[in-house]
Amino acid sequence: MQLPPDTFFQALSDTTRLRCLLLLKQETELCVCEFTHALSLIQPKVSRHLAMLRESSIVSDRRMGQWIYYRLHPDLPEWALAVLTAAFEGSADTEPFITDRTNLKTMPNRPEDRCCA
Amino acid sequence: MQLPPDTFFQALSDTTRLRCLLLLKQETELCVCEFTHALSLIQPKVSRHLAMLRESSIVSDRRMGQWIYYRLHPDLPEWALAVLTAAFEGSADTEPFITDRTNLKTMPNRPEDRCCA
DNA sequence: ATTAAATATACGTATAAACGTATATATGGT
DNA sequence: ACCATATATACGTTTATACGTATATTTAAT
Repeated sequence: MQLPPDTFFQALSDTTRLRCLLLLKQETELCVCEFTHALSLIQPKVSRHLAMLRESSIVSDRRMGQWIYYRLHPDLPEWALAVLTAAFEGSADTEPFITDRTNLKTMPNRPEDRCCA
Repeated sequence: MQLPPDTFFQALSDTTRLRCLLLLKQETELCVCEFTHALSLIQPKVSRHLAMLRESSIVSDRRMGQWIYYRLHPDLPEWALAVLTAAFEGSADTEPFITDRTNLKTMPNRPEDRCCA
């Protein structure tokens, strides 16, 4: 995959998108309602940011029934993954990232929990 | 140093700033006229972008006579350096970064060449 | 067929970035 | 004191981002 560096960094420059990507770094796959709950943001906001990440091929999506699951794009270049790893190191133990992960862990009725994988 | 991740990524999201930072990754210290020459951009544009990097403590500057030298901020956190390393890997062999380095190498009358270190 | 849930998009607006040109400031040399 | 060079900043304008609210689309259940 060819991913222009400044496109990638532009994507990471927004807090909402960065929070989504760092969650994906841990969770491999999440649906919109999980992001919405974890970040405590309204759905259209999350959806729009995920759409931007999708349009620049930073994430991929797949439909599973009514849910649409996002994950880091499988063809993401090595250097981009390295950037995410570094970003994770630099922010995992600060807010709002700590709370995001807590919110996700304690989310009731997560879709994976009630349907097949 | 405390550097908010999205501040840092916002800085990298502009091509001009990314080009400057990747040059600094190799050259340790450069003055404005060297950036201007390497990137083939007008001086106020380069100067403004360097000012932004300075204001977010991503670079530090020092005056040496009429020249002002910029370098990566000495207190830049590990994770930020790791991001720059990854960015370098992802783009060093693509344009405009190749040409930037060539331009710098072939620049006539580089300040370091004609004054003391 | 209707309804509800999950998600996406459209629209208008507000805010922020980036730009070129012009000008100010600082240093060094004459 | 004056001029040239290097750099920084100000100003007005254009363009891009991000936002909330409202609405459309898709799927699943009854």
